[in-house]
Amino acid sequence: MTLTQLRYLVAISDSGLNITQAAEQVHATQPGLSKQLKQLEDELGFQLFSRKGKSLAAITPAGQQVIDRARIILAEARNIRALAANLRGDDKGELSITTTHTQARFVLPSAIAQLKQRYPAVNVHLKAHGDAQVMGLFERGQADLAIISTTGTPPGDGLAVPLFRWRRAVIVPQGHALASLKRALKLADLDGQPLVSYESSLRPESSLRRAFAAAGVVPRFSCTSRDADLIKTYVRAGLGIGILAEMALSADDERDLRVIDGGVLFPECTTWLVLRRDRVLRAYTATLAELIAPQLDPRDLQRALAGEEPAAWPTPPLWSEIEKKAKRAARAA
Amino acid sequence: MTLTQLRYLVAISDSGLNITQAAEQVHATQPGLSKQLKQLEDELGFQLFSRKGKSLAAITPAGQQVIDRARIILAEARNIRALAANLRGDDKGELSITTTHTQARFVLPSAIAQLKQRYPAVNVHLKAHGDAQVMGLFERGQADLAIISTTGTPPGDGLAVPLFRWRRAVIVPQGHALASLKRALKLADLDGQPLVSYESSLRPESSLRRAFAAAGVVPRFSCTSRDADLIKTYVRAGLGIGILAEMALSADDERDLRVIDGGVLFPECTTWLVLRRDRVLRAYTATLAELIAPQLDPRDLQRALAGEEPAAWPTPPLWSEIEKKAKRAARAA
DNA sequence: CGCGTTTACGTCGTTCGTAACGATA
DNA sequence: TATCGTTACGAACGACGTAAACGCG
Repeated sequence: MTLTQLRYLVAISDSGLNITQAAEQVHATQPGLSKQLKQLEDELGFQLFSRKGKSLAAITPAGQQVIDRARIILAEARNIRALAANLRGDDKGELSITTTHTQARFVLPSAIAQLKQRYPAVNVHLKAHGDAQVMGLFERGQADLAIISTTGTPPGDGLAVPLFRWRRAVIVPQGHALASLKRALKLADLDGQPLVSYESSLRPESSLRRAFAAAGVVPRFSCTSRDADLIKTYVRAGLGIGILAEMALSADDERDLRVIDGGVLFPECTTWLVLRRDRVLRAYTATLAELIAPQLDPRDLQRALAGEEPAAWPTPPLWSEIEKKAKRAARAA
Repeated sequence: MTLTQLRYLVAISDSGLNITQAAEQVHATQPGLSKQLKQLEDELGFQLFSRKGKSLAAITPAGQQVIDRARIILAEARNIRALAANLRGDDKGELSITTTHTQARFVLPSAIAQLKQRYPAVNVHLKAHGDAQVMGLFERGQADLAIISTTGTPPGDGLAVPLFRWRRAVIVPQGHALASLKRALKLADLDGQPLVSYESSLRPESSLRRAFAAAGVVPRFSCTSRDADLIKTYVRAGLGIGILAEMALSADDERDLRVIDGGVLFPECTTWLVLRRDRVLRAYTATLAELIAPQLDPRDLQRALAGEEPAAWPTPPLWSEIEKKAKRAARAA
């Protein structure tokens, strides 16, 4: 058994049992993988894959067990290399982030821009998905970090660091009836109205739906999207009343949209940075965390990764505060 | 980075930084290890060990991190091999058990004898230690399983399976004043008396001490040992009143010792079989568990190892019940 | 001078890629 | 016939052991 054999093995598994394709992934030749797989099976004394003729048909149950453990081994080998790269002050590497569209579009750009300035040789891979899929991807190990929002407890079993708190905003076109409302908006005002919001709002356990349910209001979603820009577009087109994250709104939007603070209508959300506990952080990953959440003490992050997670993280600032500071800083420069 | 390099690395670490000694452990030559270590350090780009002249002086902090991860890798590689050996129906292997003297001397012999009959090629390594050290050894990965008793919750963070419940016995020589006591023994009767018991009873958090404290009795331990045979010997020699596990007593002992059931005086104990969650069990290890605890459903054990631990294990039988059954079986044969 | 490590060197085994072959749909 | 896997072969590399040199207490 060698690390190479295990690497080939999971590559084959990840390529849907296509050895030729797996060979390209690992930058080797197909006969090479074929032979190594055979050797591994010979050494272990059983079939990792069931064959149909010469082709691989399926992963055997025992094979799956081996693959699972091989993944752990390869992950730790990567960890060792990451450790070494950090120590060496190596500035190049990859960073894959899985997050929602709103974060990717409105929160991350400035942080990633700063990161790229400091680490030009780092390639950042952004994977924007729906709320529901983000943690799935993350937990399957396909991303180094996840950035995701919840209303209450941190998500999953990774190391979750609170970045900032934010509120929802209700948006209507300037001519809309609600735009000229003199009193404070109530949930009842939205009863029966066509709403435009995130796809995740359709799930019954979403905090939006629960807020409506608590108020006895039945929401009618006329249009949903994972993309905040689309939500704004459809609101502009008069398809309904938009409900989205405050981060998605800029001063520009206020020219033709009426923005109503939803902080009293809907529960406050917290955005979390989630790290895998079993993965060594490259130096630039820690830097990114600090860029997104300047209030974090870098030492707290280090300690948390070493297993000494604080009983309670400091309450993160509101997004509006962060934005204000950023604007002041921009003006000063 | 190769598995061999990592194996050599931890061997060097485990041999107290003596490469020559490590080479013997891994059945290789010293220059071989030296060279592989050098190559690994070259590849990673930093020193795993600090040197003093040519000798290795200490593990660097980064080196320690690498070694820790290397251990995980090697453990998973062993797991894969164990998986294969099970599937292959391989009957040879090693099984190291860490436990206390009482278990090793009075509980395990028959189970291990049966195991050796079924698996003659398995080498069992028993490591009998004090209560306090058993879990330490186990958690450092120096044993496949631990067998240990507690009064309440299962120990450590391994997979703890309850084997049986047992009571303490109070023993005195036949001529002793307590031997002819007509009424039930009370804790107060032991006040000020010289006691002979387990070393672990000296610790303030021991269940024995807590039972005494709850009754307002101050125990006086005239003699302690980890060895139940020694406790009996010293009781016979008149050094005091013995308090030990019922498993340690046989019919023979009742010839010259008066045995008083301590079940009402002291809380009931549970003996646990503790398995490492991160280690694949060889088939014979599961067999041993079944031999010690016949009430266990083998499928429950399998499921628990697969991560589906039952919310509550069945209440294990009393040791006295197990012993009765064993005697009946012996008579039948 | 013994102990332990490193360096040097020759041998052997292994891996890898190219090329040809075989099976399957 | 196109696709995918296996077998065959030769070249290159790497690992390992022996032997000798070096440093240190």
